[in-house]
Amino acid sequence: MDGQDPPNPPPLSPPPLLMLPPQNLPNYLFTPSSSSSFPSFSMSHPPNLDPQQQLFFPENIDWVSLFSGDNNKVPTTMENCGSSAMVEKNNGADHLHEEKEGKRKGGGRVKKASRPRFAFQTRSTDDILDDGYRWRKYGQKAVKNSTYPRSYYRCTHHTCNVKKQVQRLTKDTSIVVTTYEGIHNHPCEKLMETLTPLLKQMQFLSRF
DNA sequence: CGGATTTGACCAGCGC
DNA sequence: GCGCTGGTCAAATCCG
Repeated sequence: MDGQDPPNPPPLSPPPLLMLPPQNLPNYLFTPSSSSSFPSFSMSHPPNLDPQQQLFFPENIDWVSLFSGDNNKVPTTMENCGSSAMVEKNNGADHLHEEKEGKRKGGGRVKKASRPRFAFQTRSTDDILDDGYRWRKYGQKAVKNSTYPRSYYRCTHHTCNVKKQVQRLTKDTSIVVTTYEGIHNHPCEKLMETLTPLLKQMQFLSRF
């Protein structure tokens, strides 16, 4: 999705949403892209990634357009695998607020609050994409016209309301579709495990 | 024993 | 209004 200039000049300071992709998918490398006229991230596979977990994602994806544009769906094309990733976008204005929806016994479909939501496909024998966060499964449902059930997960962090859905494609059983809904309001545990010793070392060295 | 998963029930949105 | 479908709850069960 790069190379599409927005009609209006970009804001001077990038919105905090720009940090969303690295927080949501810490196991993948995000690098700032200067090819666009506004801030965006490129995504690539880290060398230590399980080769079974090949990510179906554009080489360059414009996260700003995904989460702040006017279109509800931003189709993106894969260059290498000939497939496509459909990224769904909602307005993320209230993503840090708890949803004060009425809790009823047995749940039920609730009028959707506008939350950031995006989906992508991975080719994996494993249904669960290790994104660095901890998830608790709260439901599984058979979906119409799909051989495989859809699983529902919630982030286990007590203040976090992020959810994700995982479903294997009927047409290509090697592909798993993961849909994230919401934005984590806490750091990634695995990311912090990695960064904490580095930060301590930097603090130690900075004293000299 | 506590946390995670499973699974049937419940409920609301949507199309007809 | 009714039935279908998807999303969630929560009790039961599993597991480390």
